[in-house]
Amino acid sequence: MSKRYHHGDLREALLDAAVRTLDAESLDAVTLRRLARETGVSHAAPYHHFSDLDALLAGVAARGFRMLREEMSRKAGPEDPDPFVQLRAAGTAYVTFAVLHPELFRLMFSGRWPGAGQPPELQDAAERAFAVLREMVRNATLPGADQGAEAVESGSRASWALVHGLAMLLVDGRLDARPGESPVDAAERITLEGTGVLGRGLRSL
Amino acid sequence: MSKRYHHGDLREALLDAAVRTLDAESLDAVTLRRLARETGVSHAAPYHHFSDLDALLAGVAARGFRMLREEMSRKAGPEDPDPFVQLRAAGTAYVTFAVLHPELFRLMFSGRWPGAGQPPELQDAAERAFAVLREMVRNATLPGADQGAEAVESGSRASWALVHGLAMLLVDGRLDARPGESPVDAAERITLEGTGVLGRGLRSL
DNA sequence: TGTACATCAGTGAACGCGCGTTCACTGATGTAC
DNA sequence: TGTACATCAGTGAACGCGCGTTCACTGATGTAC
Repeated sequence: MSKRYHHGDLREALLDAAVRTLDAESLDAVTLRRLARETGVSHAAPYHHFSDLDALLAGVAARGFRMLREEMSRKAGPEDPDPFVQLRAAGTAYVTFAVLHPELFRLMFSGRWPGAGQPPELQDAAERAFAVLREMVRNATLPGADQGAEAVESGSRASWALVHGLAMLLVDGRLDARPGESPVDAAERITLEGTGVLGRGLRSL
Repeated sequence: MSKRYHHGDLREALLDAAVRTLDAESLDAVTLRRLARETGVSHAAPYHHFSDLDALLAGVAARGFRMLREEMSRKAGPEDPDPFVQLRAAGTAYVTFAVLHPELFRLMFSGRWPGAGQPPELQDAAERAFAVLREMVRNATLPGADQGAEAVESGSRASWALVHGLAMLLVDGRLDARPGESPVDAAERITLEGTGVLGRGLRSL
């Protein structure tokens, strides 16, 4: 933090600043010049670490997926032997993450990097996050699965879509918290209710 | 379309141009100056119809919700007596709409107008769209409902979240079409699969 | 251990850009009488 | 039916803005010998 000429780890510092800015404001507020300013560096310095703004945003999104994956793994720890309970815990972690970092969450799913154009780091981080969820769906459904991988795959996608939809609608303010209820509490309650109702379909796969 | 001084219906023409631009490009491409240009009018003219860019975007989003509502009502027409089949048809319409108008769909759920700050026209259009879905969920679940309005409300939210999540993930390119499958076909198939698996939970409400 | 030198990671000035928005204006329209 | 006039919906010039990006540069670092 002294006034050395070389920053030390500007790349990570820029990503930090970007996440901070997203949490405090919005995606529009994330500009290379501003991040440079906040990192105490000239506005041209970031170009030594990111080829352009888009590359930096991809790095931010990748970090977001890593955070999301970690949260899901952590909250759906192996304490509980019921894989269905674990799955719901992971879902809750997913939705809670979105509510805590709405702008970051939006960036991650902004469609800014369509399919093939996705940088490998981002692709990889996203894939690893989804894998957590998919694995848990597999565990939760496999025991009773008569209908093979195809049905399990559908169930997996549907589960993901359910929590993703809940997350998005919450972030959009389309689902209301109860009076006096904190956003995180609302996220947890709504996720448990939603997965409770529709989850029955999964069990009987 | 002649070179009259007064346009006639500039307001609607601007909204048309905005939707066209969203479908062809992206939200970033929607600027007041550009819409004016494409409507053949000076760049200051739009200010006689919209107080600023944000007001115009709200108008576009409202129109989007009206389109969405219409599609759902149309595709889930009353031919089929099974309310559950109707509900799935509405869900398919929802997801298909998103796939056909990804950028418009994103704008509608961009979180740009948080709760209270939502212009009345937009608020109303959105509410009317959701009402279609909610009504169908009510029809599909009420017959067997032992648990009262509370459970129905949860089911309603969860159903909405499911199709919303499917739509968002498809729009983001996170769910792949099969080789040779058109985006719309993929949307329909994935929606039917997803609502098929999780819908069982609704039936047994 | 010192020195030469390549490489790396910063600086700061400069550029062009299209945008949103404001302003004084003018031409067209509609209405009261 | 004509006329006066208020109102409405355009025009076009102008402004300031912060941005992304480029460039020649300089200071710091690391490595070969």
